[in-house]
Amino acid sequence: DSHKHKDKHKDKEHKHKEHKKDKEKDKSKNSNSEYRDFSEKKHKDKEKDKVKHKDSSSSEKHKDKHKDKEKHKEEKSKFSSDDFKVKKEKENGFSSPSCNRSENEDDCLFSIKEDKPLKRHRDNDEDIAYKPKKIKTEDEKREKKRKQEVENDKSKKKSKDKGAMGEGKKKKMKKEEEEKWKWWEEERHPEGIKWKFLEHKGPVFAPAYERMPDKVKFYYDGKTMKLSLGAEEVATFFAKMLDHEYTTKDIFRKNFFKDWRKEMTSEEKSTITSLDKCDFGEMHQYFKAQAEARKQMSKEEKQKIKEENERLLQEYGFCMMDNHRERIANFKIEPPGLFRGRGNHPKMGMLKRRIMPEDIIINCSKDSKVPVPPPGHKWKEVRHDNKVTWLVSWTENIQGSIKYIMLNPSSRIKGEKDWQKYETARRLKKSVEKIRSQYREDWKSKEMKIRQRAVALYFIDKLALRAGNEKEEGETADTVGCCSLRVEHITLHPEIDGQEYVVEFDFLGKDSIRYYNKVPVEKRVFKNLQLFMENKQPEDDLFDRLNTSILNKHLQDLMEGLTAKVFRTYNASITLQQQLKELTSPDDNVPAKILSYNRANRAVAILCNHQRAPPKTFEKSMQNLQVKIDAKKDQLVDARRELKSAKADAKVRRDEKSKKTVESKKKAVQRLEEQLMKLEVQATDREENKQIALGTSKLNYLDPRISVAWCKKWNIPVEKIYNKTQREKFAWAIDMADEDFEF
DNA sequence: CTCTTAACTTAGCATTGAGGTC
DNA sequence: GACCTCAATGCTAAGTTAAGAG
Repeated sequence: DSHKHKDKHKDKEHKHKEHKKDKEKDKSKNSNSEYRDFSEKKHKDKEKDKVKHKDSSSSEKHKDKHKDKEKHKEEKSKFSSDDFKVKKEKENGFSSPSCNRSENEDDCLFSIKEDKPLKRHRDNDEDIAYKPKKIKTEDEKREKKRKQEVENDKSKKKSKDKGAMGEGKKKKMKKEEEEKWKWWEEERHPEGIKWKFLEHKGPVFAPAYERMPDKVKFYYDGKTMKLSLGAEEVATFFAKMLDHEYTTKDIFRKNFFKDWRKEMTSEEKSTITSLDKCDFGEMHQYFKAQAEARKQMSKEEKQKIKEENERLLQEYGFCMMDNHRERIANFKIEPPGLFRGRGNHPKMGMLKRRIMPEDIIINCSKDSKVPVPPPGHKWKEVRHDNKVTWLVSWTENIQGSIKYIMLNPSSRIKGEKDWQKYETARRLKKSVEKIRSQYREDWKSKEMKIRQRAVALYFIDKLALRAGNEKEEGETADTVGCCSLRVEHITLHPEIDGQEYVVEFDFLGKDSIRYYNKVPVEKRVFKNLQLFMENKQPEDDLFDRLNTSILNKHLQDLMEGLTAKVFRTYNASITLQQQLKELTSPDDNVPAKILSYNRANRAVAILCNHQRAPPKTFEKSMQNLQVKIDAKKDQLVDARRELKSAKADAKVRRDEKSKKTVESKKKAVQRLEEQLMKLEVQATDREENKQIALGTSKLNYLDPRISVAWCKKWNIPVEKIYNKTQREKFAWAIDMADEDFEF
């Protein structure tokens, strides 16, 4: 019975894909419905449920499905929890405005043409002062801002920096200054110029392939076979991955085998014709043993390796940019291996080839010491382009895209950009209301294009969706963002669960992470969506007259520097600020306040759909924590009892010593209570965080000055919020934000 | 306008190693 | 001192955006 279901399931899916194919370039896609673990499961369950409804049966499998379904529901509600939405809507100013304009307006016919470019006035008086060139104005604005801030700071700085500094001291100061250079207090480069001087040592290449010992055999069709150097290297890539599920996937195996054969000698090629007959078992074991041996290394050996790494870092991990030694982010070239795309990627398993000096383009100053290629090699090119920030680039062979070596987030060049990003988001804050009322107006436009644009923008604003560029079919996993949503990704519910006009989203977004959400929308949006979906197939674009380019051009007209992603930054940051205000209780102790911070952070992560697979050891670590809590509770009970008896004792004895005992017992109880509290808070935090990743929003979406201000206001050490790396990245914010900072 | 490409940001997972526990 | 755990870090894929060619 269950077998039949599976078949049906497959069949259905197959059809679904087939259908798609008609429209798109014929691509022989496998009906294998493997999304990555986390998203995949739920997705599958949904499909299963559908099947289940069709013909019910009581097999064991079905019971499981049922369970899964319940779980699924739970998860759903977690991500679209009313609690959260209410809050979010408040802070975003989405207090569901009444839309009682005549309904009929909506349904009027559209003129198919007449591109009347909706002229928008620059509403921001500050903006008027901007020059037309967008980047420039952005820079100027910041320039202005910085100068102002420097001005404000001057008195403070003067005495430190310049004021009482004798010639003798200068050298010492310079060195110290070097350690923590405050680039944010300095003049910026003119527009478009990224640096004036750049010198570095070039990349570190992946170590050359080392042959396996002869005793480690590879077998083909049961017979041992000595592979040639090239073929062996590629074989080891596969052998190392044998534990991974994806080495069982058809696409992966097919791609790998195809690329592997390219590396074989003609002899090998004629012998090895089927991957299924390959036995990498011994190789696999060998690498496992190697890994184990590495773990078992003595302290000295480990120390040696560490020192070697440090040497490498010191030599290649830094560059000189404009008189400052700056950390490079990724100075090591990606080693060869098998490509593993995320989600159901058509290219998984392909060989990522080794990058050679001849592939490398070096970028540095003309007047710098140009890095020297490894002996016997030369660079592909050396250029001197100070309009870009990268030091090294090469073209990767899977997608043919360019990869770069750039600077660490703590560098001036990255920091300035980051700061600028938040300043743009803050400018959006000033004009967001106007923009919102504009797109609400546009819902009624007689032009389809404008309506689509307005609805899409509403989603981007309200749900923090990504822009959604179109992607080349068959080159990447099938994922979408706002503009590339297809009809099959949303379901309209005129009424559901007591709510009207609900849109149910279900699609795979960036990194094939599933986005699932049920959102009540305004009636006008709902009606528009119905209209957009009319006469369309599930695999058709929802916004067929829109793409990211059109959308971003429009946004550019609304505000200098405005693009789709600014909404994500803005909504994330404003949500954090708002939630922090709401959740922080002045009387709480430090751990409780940090829990509040994490909850605010969490609200943002939910908004931005930053998920993670629950850690493999989650259940266990949760249990461990519970054990600790229970133990602490027992201790507390004991301590209280002891305190009580000590008190009784003191009452009788009335001497100093017993009084002291009471005091110390009291202290012990207090300490235990505090410890217990801390543990419980930790447990709550961890539980709530099971499948939510806070890091991404913290690092990329939340204006660090909000967090810094919060820390200062409540006297929380920033170290509790930002670890060392994060503090380096956000040094500018930690230095400049005071407790009154308002995003 | 469409298509392509370069440059840069954002993303989650795997590995590592510091610091705690046994 | 061995072992364990989880946060930090490393890695690199997958997005966004602007610009330029056709």
